[in-house]
Amino acid sequence: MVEIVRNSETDPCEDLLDGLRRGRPAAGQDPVKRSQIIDGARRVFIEKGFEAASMNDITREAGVSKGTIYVYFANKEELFEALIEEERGTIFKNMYDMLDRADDLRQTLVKFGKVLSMKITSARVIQAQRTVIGASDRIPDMGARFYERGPKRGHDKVVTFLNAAIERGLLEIDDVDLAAYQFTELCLAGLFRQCIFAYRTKAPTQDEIDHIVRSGVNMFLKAYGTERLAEEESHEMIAIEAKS
Amino acid sequence: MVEIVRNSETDPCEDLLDGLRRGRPAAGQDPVKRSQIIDGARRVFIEKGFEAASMNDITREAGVSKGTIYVYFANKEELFEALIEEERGTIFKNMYDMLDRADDLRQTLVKFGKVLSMKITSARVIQAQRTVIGASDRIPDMGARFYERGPKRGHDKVVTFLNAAIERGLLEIDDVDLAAYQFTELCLAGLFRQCIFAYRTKAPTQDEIDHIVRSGVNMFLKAYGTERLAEEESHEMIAIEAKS
Amino acid sequence: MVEIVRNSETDPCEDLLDGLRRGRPAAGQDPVKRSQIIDGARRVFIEKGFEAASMNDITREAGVSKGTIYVYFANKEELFEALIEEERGTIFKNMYDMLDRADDLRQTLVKFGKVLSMKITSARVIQAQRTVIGASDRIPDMGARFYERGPKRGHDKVVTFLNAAIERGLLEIDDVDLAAYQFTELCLAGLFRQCIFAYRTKAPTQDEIDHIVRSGVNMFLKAYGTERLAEEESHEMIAIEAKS
Amino acid sequence: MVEIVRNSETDPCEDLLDGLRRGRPAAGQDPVKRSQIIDGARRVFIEKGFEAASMNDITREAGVSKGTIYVYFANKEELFEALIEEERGTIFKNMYDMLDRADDLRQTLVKFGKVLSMKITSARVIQAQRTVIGASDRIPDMGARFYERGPKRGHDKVVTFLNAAIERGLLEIDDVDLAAYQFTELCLAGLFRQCIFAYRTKAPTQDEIDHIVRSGVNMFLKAYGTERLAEEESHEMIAIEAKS
DNA sequence: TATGAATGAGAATTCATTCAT
DNA sequence: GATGAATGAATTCTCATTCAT
Repeated sequence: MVEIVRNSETDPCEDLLDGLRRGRPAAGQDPVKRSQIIDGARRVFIEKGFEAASMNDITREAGVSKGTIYVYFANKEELFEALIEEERGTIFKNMYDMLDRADDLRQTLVKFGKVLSMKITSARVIQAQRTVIGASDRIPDMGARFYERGPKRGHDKVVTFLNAAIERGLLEIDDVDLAAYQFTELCLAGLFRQCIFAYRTKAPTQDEIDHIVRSGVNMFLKAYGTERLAEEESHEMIAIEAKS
Repeated sequence: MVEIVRNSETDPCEDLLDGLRRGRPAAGQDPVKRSQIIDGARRVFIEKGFEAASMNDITREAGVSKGTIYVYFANKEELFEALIEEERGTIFKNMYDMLDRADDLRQTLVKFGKVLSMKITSARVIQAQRTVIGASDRIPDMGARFYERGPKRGHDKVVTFLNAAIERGLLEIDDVDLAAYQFTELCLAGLFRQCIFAYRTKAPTQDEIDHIVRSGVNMFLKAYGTERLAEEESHEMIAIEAKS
Repeated sequence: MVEIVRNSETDPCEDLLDGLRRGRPAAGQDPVKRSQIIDGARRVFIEKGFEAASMNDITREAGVSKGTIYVYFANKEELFEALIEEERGTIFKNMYDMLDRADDLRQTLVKFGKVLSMKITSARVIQAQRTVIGASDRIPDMGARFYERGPKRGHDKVVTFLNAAIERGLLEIDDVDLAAYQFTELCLAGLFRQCIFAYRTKAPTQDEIDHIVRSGVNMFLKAYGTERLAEEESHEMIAIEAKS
Repeated sequence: MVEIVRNSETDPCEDLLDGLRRGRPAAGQDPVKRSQIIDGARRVFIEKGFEAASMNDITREAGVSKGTIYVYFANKEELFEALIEEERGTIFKNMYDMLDRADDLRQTLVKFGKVLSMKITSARVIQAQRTVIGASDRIPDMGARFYERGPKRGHDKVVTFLNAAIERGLLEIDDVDLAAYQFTELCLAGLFRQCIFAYRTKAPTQDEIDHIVRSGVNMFLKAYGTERLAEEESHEMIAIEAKS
């Protein structure tokens, strides 16, 4: 609005103004500020849920002004969606790495099952899932998008993994897709619904998870394991025994 | 309280007394009106979730005045809780009847599994569960109460059923509690989370459920079934073949 | 609506109906019920003030139905006015009797002053006055009417009394009207405002009132008493001394 | 706090810094807006009383939005209390200044009595007192607080003043506290209750007050004045006569 | 005539969003 | 570009009054 022509050499305000101007990203483009907002939003949304979280709370928590938030996110819903997107990324990041190594089948399943079960039932992730579920009435497709890009992708990786094991002759599975679901469910047996309904107020212990996953993997392999698997496992047993 | 036996044909006081007795139900006591309110509330809460549902919406949907709602329910939360309580009753009513009949084990498991899976994943029940989960931030213990009086009780019945089968020598189970969870999860394999996150927008088909439950029961029996079970099943097979 | 033809000789409902019908006053005419309503209203209005008192409270307290109240009183305000009218009657009833007896002047003033002071500062009367004052924004003229028919009438009686004393040569007063006010104020010195603003939460004690009234009467007689009064008083002193 | 002396003619940073320094006052900190709200509130509360005044009315009258009011005052009660506090300050400000000058006693009492009587019975102050009294049912201690910080403090100043006069040998008073109340009441004789009950709809005239106060002071001095006072007053009379 | 369930306008308060600074 | 004070629509809940029974 006001065009100020100044001689930058002599202007005593130079430094100050420069600092403000230099390298300032375009509106809504500064990734640091964006993170700052999302971090504040996370704390508030996760604690209070979508509706009960107020933009003022987020403002305070994020340490930015309300106006700024509205530069980065069109409204509360968009902010929430962005947060969930990020959260999803964090949750499922690395969760399936284990499946890439072609290790001993049983052990891989157990290890992966534990990671999966622990992540999905961790306080933070449960809270996030609850918030997504609660908000999906308001923001249609939000839950679907979350599932598709999170659990669904994971599921696909499990399918791939199982197919590889089938290829190796270790498993014999009629409906691989279903088997993948079965495996996941067995690893979470009793836990997911208890956590999501807040019947359990604390995440399951390591021991609980160990017990559940081990039992689930047994069941799974009893159902789908081949002769070959049995042999391999006995070899390994021997190997392990030999080691000890 | 007072049982009055009257010959309604001849009693000229009939109308007067009748008026006093039947009359209008006491404030907040008319079950018809109560139902009317709850029905309206159900439609609104289920559609919008707890927070987004406004008492005005419910007023409109229920066709009663705002004041009347507040005669029947102290506030929005109590109305919601009453609705959820009712819903829970409806959902889990009769769901476990199948387990009371000591029928052929595999068939019972299959039948029960189908009912369970169908109920839990029906559009209405999923919506209700979503609403409960979403409201738990606001109304602590609401989710826990729902789980405890619903799924938890059902789980206990499954445990009892499995114990009976163990008694009969049909199953051999190390951790019955876990096994009960496993069974339930297998019947819902892949379905529950897909539904609750609205990834699936429609309830699974009968065929899908059949396939999943059958596969789950197979897995379960492969893991926990005894020799004796196998024998019994083959007898039954023969019986069934004889029939056809 | 329904015309019921009955043979009153043989009708077993006769007594019951008769009891209901016999001597029933016209709508809104039964003085007993009216009292019952006003009594309930008094308790509620005095305790909560005009606005905070709800018709439901009054209904409960009075033990009559809401409809009935509206038969006797057109609305909340009218009920309140009727109550105040009655209350006023009770408060000022007999308060000025003392002034009718032509007794010893000083003693009469002291006795009357005590009664006046005690009544006006009693918890109930203060509460009533507060309620009237608070409601006068809502109901114009209500306070004026209360004052006119209560304190004002009392004031007139004091004026009459003082005039009689002047006649008897006991007082010499320039402005009798003002003197009457002065007397009243002196008897309440410091009390009225303290009570009405709830700075004092309890009514003054008998001793306090004695002290204040005695001091006020002294002041009053020093200002307006004649030689003749002094003589009469000394006579009386002698009489009293003789008695003892 | 920090006094910055700058030559605004030449400083190119002027606009920027100015904007930062003056800027907009912090939320709920702008005294102008606060006054605006209180002024609107005063009009509404005084006219309608606490309960009958709606926040919407105040919003309209003050010309600010509802939200803004709630930034400055937590709720209706706090707004009302702030208003009363301010009003109290205004009312009693300077009222007792007269007592600080050690002037001729009778004249000082008359002058002070007039100011007191005029203030307390002015339309605005009566309205304020009525509002406080009416609200005390809702906000306990509000009336007490008003009395304590207003009339009570004034009373204390009168006591101090009387004690000084006693010291000077001009008055002889048994119970100074009571005497102070008596003096105040005499100055308001007949007025306060008439005004507070709205029996009088207009404030008393100057002449009325003159008459009442003069009479009251006479009475007071007849009761408590010493020989010495009489002498001084006659001296003064002479002085005054000499002047004329 | 008496009843009290039902009504619905209106209360206080909150909070996502805007826009002047 | 950033700020945060101001906005006012929308929320939950109350209660004087009505009117079918």
